[in-house]
Amino acid sequence: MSVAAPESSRTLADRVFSLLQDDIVRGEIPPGSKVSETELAGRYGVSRGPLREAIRRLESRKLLERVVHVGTRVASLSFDDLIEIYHVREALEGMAARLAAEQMSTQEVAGLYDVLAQHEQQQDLQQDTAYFQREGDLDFHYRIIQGSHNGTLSQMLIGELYHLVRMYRYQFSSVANRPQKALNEHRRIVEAIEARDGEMAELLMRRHISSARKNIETQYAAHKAETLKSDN
Amino acid sequence: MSVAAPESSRTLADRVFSLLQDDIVRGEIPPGSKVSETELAGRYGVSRGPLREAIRRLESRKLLERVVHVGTRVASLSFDDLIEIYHVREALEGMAARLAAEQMSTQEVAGLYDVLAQHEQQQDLQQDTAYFQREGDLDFHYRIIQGSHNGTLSQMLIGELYHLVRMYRYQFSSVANRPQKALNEHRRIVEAIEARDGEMAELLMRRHISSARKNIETQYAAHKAETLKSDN
DNA sequence: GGTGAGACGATTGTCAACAATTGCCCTTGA
DNA sequence: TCAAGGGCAATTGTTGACAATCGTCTCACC
Repeated sequence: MSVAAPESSRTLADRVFSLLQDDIVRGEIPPGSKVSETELAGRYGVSRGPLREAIRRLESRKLLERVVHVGTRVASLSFDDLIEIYHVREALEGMAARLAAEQMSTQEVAGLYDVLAQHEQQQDLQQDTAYFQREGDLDFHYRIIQGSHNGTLSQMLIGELYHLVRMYRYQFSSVANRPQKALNEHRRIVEAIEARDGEMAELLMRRHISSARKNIETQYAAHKAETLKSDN
Repeated sequence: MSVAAPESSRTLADRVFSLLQDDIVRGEIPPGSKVSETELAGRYGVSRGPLREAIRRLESRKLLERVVHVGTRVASLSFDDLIEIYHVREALEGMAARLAAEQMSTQEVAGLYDVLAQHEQQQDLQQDTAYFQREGDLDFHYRIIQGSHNGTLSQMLIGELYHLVRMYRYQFSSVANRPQKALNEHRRIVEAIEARDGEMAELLMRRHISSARKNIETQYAAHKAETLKSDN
């Protein structure tokens, strides 16, 4: 899924930006924890200059929160934040699915079917379920977004929201407990796109993301109840 | 519309960020022009450190484009870019209007009517039409977006897209040539919000933005035809 | 014993010098 | 005359040192 640029032809600040973003998203640096510029500079073997530039960029991606003269800390997504993000995704990815149905090339549609086939195999094999389901799901959405051929839309979803979603997934190590259902929904979305039925694709995509959101809400409610019980 | 933080309690890089963003949006620094770090540093009276941080942040807002070891230049919005943005706005602000109808407080709705009244007066007086219509229109949309009470949504629209829209408006000095129609559309949107009719508010907002987009497309086509004629 | 003021340490913000890469211009050769 | 190659200037990338601000700890005073 990652389309990494050649390691050499980038600047130090760019590389630190990628590394740091990855460490944050993967929970290597825990959410809410304070990060010291000097410490990070040492960690990545650069001086504070490039590191600060990386921080500023991650700050505008909402992965870091900064307080002047106090310090920077890793963003800690609240449950409400995540629900907000899913609502926005519903609107934006619904639009993306509609555009994809109208704009995708035949090759791109074929690519969607390839992804689908891959996921079906994994489903059968049941191996590394958690990880591949997570990244595989993102890959599916990623392709449809790209298929919208709307750069602004792609930028917002892929460049901004997805890192936050991935971070949350690692943070709560939330395994999608409805893989078979999700796969079926994916299949129907692809069929609508292939039929060039934009309205249907949008509707199905909105429902798909809405279901995912409700699943999270249910899991959260259950988790919260569990925590309360063990506290008493 | 701007909610400026106190000038003192911010860092140099923050101030340069605001100043530079304003200069870019207002066309003070022409789109497409190359900007030199040294020159800008002199212009704002800071060293290159804070300036570079400001540049990185404006870069992730798509207001600046950077090529490694070559330089940074002001983003130059193409017509297609703008249309893309309007399509995204249609989806996002439609959602914002729906949420606003569901979530806005009575005071906030009253505030909307105040804005409406102001615009009606300006309409009568016909003074400073161009400027106030531009910023006034943004103010109207701004309030509805805030009324959605969805921070992620507000961030995307106000924090990112609106600067690009404003930049385009200055760049093409495009005066909305349908002020009376737009005002009527605004009024009906507010009425739907007051009636707590989310679906209607979303529909009207989508139409409103869609109309604005079509207006731009028409203007552009006319302008293009004119240019072609004078070229021959 | 508790509260407030002041000093200390640590961290961030800023700066100016140094290194590296790019694009341009001039020279050289066919 | 034109094209190719190398050197030079200008600009960006990087670094380490210096300045400013904040939080905390301690000590004195109530």
